[in-house]
Amino acid sequence: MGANTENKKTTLNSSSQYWLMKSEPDVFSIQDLKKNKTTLWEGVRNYQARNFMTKEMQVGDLVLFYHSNATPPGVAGLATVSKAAIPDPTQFDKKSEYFDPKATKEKPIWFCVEVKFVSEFPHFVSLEEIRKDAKLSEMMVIQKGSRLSIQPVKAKDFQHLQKLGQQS
DNA sequence: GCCAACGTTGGC
DNA sequence: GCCAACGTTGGC
Repeated sequence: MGANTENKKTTLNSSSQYWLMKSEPDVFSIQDLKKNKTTLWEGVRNYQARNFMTKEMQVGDLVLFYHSNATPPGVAGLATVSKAAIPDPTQFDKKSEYFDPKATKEKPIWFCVEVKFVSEFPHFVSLEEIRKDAKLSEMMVIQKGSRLSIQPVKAKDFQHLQKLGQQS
């Protein structure tokens, strides 16, 4: 046998990934995204979520748009990552609730991707429905105490959930 | 409105 | 570096 030079990281980096992103519909809903076409995903102030945006998200990745703090909570539609991470402008804005006095333009702390509307599900997939579906039992969003606002989603889970959402 | 789970802060 | 106190998230 010749040299074994296979590097699994390379394949991982080049393949597109799937995400779940939470938004409170009272603040910004899938209908708002539909109207605006795109939005900067501002206000993420959690390092793990930030690192997903800066290190792993790629333009073209598909996103489950999740309504949190809603009645009921659940996945309302699909979006896609349309621009790679840039410094989150709200960290520099003293009037913003997301202002961070430790951040400077030279050394920004927080980043945001741009997200583009893809579709609103004809069938809203509620958290309860996700919980009851054995096929989706590994999804992070139903794990106890999982509060992360940006979560990776497995391809098989994404595809199954998309199928549920597209039923009319 | 309650509260469990989690993340961050800051004293030591 | 530990960990108690505090703040936030988000389902219910």
